[in-house]
Amino acid sequence: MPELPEVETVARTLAPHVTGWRVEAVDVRDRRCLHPLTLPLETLAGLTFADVRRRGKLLLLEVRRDGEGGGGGPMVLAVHLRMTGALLPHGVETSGTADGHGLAPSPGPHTRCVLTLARGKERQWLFFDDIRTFGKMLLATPDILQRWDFWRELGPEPLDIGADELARRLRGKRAIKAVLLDQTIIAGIGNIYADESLFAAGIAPQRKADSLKPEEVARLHKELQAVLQQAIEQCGTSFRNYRDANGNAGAFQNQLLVYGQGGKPCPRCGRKLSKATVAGRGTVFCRHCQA
DNA sequence: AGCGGGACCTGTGGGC
DNA sequence: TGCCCACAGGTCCCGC
Repeated sequence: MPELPEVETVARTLAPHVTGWRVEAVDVRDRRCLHPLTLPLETLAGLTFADVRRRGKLLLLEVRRDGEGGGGGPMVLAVHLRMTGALLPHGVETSGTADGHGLAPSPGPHTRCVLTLARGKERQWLFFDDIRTFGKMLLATPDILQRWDFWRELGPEPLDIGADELARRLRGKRAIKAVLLDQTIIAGIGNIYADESLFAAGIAPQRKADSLKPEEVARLHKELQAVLQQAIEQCGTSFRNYRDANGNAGAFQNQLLVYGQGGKPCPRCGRKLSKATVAGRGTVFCRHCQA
């Protein structure tokens, strides 16, 4: 379930694998992985990856034309991993086989798209694997991005905003957890880091956002940034099948205080952690420590 | 306006 | 042991 720290980790680990590599072939094996607004992925052929960035939970693979300009502005391959998506580089061939192209690795049952990448005589393959098929790829110009509601309305990065701006944005009658999960309020928070930051801040997830006192919002701001920062340092949370671009699991699951811990003792007071549905999501919290 | 619920998916795990 | 069903959750969409 890649959220901000996991997507950040993927961006950091994927960038050195693909930057400077040209797309030689595109094989969309399951069209369900394509976003409705996408340009044909085949458009990527002949283009070169320039960088990999992250915005919220979105992975942004920036693409440039080889050689001189000649029209066409920049493009980006935006990838939303949703629940189970993964971008995995495979099999760099440096020495080359008889045909000098190397052998493409076999796609798995959940491989939705394969990009063949070339750099000089080297070849590698970038797999988009996704068990649940919720993930989406969108090849877009800046114009297309602006036509995408999700992109246009995406809130600010939680690590970039100050306590005052967060306070301004956390308004409304909704439960604070629903507000944290709303990508138009702030970008990148999912179920794990919503529960963890609310526990760390001592705020009950079902509290109305409007009911938070200024000092509570300040605490939430501090703890949200701390939790995200720690999770990034631990390369994210691998609760089920999340892996970074090197195939490595994260380590933050060992530091989760409440997520997935329903029924176990609260790490602060020892009472049993409660489970409930808030904002339509499984939610774990401590009735005693979170007011 | 905001919430609940369903849809999209498939692997996992708990209960019987 | 084996089967069935609930559950996991990010986002969109519909209805109340």
